[in-house]
Amino acid sequence: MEKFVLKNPDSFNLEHIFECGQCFRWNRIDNNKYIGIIKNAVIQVEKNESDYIFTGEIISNTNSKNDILSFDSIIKYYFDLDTNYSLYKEKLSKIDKYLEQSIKFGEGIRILKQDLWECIISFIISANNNIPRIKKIIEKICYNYGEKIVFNGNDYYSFPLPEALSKATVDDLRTLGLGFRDQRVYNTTKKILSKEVDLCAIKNMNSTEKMREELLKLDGVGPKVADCILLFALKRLDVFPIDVWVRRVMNDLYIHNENEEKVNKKELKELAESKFSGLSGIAQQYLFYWKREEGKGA
DNA sequence: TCCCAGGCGGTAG
DNA sequence: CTACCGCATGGG
Repeated sequence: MEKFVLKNPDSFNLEHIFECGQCFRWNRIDNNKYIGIIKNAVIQVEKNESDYIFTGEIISNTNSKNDILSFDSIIKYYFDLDTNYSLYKEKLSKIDKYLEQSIKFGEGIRILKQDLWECIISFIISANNNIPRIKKIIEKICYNYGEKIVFNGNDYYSFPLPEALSKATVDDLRTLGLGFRDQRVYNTTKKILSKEVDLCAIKNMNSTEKMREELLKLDGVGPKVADCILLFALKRLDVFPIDVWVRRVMNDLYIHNENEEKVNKKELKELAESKFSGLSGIAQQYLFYWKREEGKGA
């Protein structure tokens, strides 16, 4: 059993991080406890006073030789613990009262640095789908093609590497309930495995545009999915993925078009860029979480 | 029963 | 270039 303690962190709230719509593999156990899978590690996080206790298990993955990261370094990287959010928050809060309020509401949000490959497949599955079903499909993929990890007597499954997922035929994927996304996942897996699209190369690019261009070559990756991947796996904080919630909150706050659906993407992107400058991606997460949670309650 | 869900790819104008 | 439409599936 691995263990790591994070003492009194700034800008760190489990519910804000895991429920703000960026990830699919974390499950709430109770108010102060979540369990999730990062690469080939099962991780449990529990809040205790102002500290966070991480426990878990790592399995050595026979297929990849480069996953020799320690428990601590997996967590530090994934939660991006070296980044100081107070600077972002300070900058964004000054923009207007909406940002100020949304940041107060979701003060503990952090943008995770998720695995690129997993993020690509997950967001291809997200197309024209709902979050509970997206999570179910991903769990099935992991159960069938991932590796088993035992933690506290329970079985968990890692997200399969491209080699493992390439064993699935289109029909196999259809059986898992992917629907019309089966062919897209199949084709994308092949393209990545053959390095027709080279994920390592993408990680090393320094231009967001170049990265996006590469991602768009993948079947099932369009503008929205590409932006989610850029933000949630490659930490491009300047991108602005537009979904129905973001469109809604931006229209409500800034545009006031009677017909929300008429607000076009280009207009939204330009507005976001001019308002939030290089921090559109983070601003979007605060606004998204604020508006969505507000809608759930009263 | 119908409608929708964190779009995309294809086709037509 | 923009505008639409079909797409599998499960839940409300």
